[in-house]
Amino acid sequence: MKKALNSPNSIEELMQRAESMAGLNLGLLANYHQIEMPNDLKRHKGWVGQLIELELGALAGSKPEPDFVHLGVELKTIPISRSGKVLETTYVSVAPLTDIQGLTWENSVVCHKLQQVLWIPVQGDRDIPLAQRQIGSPILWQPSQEETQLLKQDWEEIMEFISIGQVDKVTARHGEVLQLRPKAANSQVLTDSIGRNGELTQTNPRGFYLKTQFTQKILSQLL
DNA sequence: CGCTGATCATTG
DNA sequence: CAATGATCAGCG
Repeated sequence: MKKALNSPNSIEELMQRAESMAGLNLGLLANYHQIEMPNDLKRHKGWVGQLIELELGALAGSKPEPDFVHLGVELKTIPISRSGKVLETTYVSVAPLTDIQGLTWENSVVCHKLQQVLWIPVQGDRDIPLAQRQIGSPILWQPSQEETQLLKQDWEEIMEFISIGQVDKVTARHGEVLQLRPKAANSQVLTDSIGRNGELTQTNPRGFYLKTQFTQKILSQLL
């Protein structure tokens, strides 16, 4: 699955496409794009996101940059329960574990990716068959000053640990709105990191995630 | 392997 | 029953 339609040329066009998806279910969309639909997401965790990308014309790629570079918009599908609760944390980006001297919040990938996010809520209750899960109304979000401050604070605190070789001391409990968690095929995967004495060592790759309560507030405020 | 898209599944 | 740590698939 990839090969996007033509990419939208403006935020207005992007939003128009996103709004026209609201109310549709995943079965219809998959059928329209002639995409095979798995029975569940156990072995297809990114399937919903990929389908939405296809529909909206996001440029599929594994680059650390926004989905719609030309528009400065990052696309995120977010699983929501029947009662409107956010069901999962939101992955933002991989955390840099080496060569981070001089790296500031303003220059970070996290900051850049979160400048403008298009949230697409999708029903995520596991008892709803994938085909019947409905897509919700899109929400275009830009962090407020307060939100930015919270994110920056967490990011700086976490990055401080990483820079002094204490990444292994950081758990998902650190941070109010942004957390650091493993991000790899499995816990055996290793990547370079800074050691206790500044030397190069190896550790399981980590990623930055938005905590559910933070995302919940974003969606609630604007719904 | 690193990064994208994320959700799973066990634990507290 | 929410949250943490672990995991799955595809691509360059």
